[in-house]
Amino acid sequence: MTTLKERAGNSDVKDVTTHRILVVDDESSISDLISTSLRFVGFDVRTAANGAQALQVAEEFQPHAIVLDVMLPDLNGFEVCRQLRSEGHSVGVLFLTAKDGMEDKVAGLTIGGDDYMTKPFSLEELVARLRALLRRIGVIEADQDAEKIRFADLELDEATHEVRRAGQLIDLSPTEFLLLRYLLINADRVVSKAQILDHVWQYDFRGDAGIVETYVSYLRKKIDIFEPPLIHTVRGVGYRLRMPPKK
Amino acid sequence: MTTLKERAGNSDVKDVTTHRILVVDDESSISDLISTSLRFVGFDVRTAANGAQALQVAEEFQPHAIVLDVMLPDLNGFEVCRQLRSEGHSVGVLFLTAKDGMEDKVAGLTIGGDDYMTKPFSLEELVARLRALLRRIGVIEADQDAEKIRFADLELDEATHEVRRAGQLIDLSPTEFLLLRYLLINADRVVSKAQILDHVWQYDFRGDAGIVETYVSYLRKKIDIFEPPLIHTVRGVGYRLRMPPKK
DNA sequence: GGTTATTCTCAGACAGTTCCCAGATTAGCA
DNA sequence: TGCTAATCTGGGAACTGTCTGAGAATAACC
Repeated sequence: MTTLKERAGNSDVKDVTTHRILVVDDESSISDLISTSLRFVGFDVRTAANGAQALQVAEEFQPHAIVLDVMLPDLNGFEVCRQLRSEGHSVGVLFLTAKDGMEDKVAGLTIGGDDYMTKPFSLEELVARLRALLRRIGVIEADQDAEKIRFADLELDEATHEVRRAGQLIDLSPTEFLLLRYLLINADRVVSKAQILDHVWQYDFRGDAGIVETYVSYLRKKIDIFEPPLIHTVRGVGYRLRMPPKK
Repeated sequence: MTTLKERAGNSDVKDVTTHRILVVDDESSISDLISTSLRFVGFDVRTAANGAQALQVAEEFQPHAIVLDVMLPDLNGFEVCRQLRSEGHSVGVLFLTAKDGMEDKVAGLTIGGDDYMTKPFSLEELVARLRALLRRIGVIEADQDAEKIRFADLELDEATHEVRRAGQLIDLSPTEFLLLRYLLINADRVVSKAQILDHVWQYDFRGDAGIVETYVSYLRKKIDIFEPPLIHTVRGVGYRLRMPPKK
């Protein structure tokens, strides 16, 4: 993946406290990918490669939340979660599950504030879900407005999945929603097509960057039919969300 | 314990005092499940794995209510209850019983403000019954309106199990009722099929998430034959109860 | 014990979505 | 002004998620 130089984003300016996240996955490529991403957005991250290690690290690291693969070499993820809970840790868990039939064994995964995602996922989605989780379990203060990202007269609501421009509701497909969120989080900065591909698309996507152009086009047709246009092309570099400069 | 503010609750805004609940069950998977759920909705929870321990913890924890398995390795649940009462604790008890024919006996023994449920149960149901119990024994203020959940012209009454839309009584099956309550409690937020499954269905349900679609369909045919439709699908994410946006 | 309500699975229909392609358009530059 | 490379966008095929009806299995009720 490309080098990510991403700041946490305008929505989390007051996010002074660093939150501790434990990432548990036996494939190091996956846990590296995840932990790199989470560190970039400002979390304090530790990793573990199996269940036993996870319990041990959790004990001394006292994470606020755990990103936990259900398929581990020793214990399975549920067992890890259960043991943590019975020791009284009130930690939020974001389960990762392979998309191989195990996904319908999803029942029992989301008690409390927990959540789950199927692999492969998009990194942007992971970060968003993790933040939502921290909010649900009360680690991040959850006022209505914290779940909204705004830029100019554009507004994206994480909780309701609503997007509005100039107050008007706009219907977006899931990928369009992710793309717009990524642009919003990086408002005013140029993001390359490669970056977009790495964050918005599933990490195993092996297609062409041309898909990004297609989706930017879709997005413009939905949100830039309004004036002024906000999505700008920076030729040879990427895209940028910005207000047109006053002359 | 961490302070978990209840996310859902238009119905429980004034729930400032944290209520103490003791959960007694010898299967740790069950007591973990229950205590996680109860903590999440804002209760202060302790657990015990047998009768003796229950009495001991009750002594110092002074719970407002006890979720008590009748089948314990040492004393049975009723004995525990009797001893507590004879020591002057005015605690409410929600008995849990396996579905083995003994249920009628339990029903007969359940007196006063107490209640009982058969395993396996739905977590949503457990929380609702526990709240009702606390209300009956006077721990939660019990005014009529507190037991009603409203959204738009929809009204669900916890006490009578009645559901009305535009004043008109609607007949729902038990599962439909639970589903609608869950949607109402989370009004305006998107809830995923996995979340619904975990909260509305019995905790041992191992079926496919498709069942949720079926029940949403049933529910729509009963409450969304009225205008405007309130149950909305958020493709790829879940469902959401909301007023249609005015254009 | 038989009837009725309810739960749950399954599969076909449908619509929304993803992705790729290719031709049109545009910006930058000689 | 004309050339080239980058970008835009319409078309379309394959795929995915959701809805719904039908029916079998199960539970509740009289």
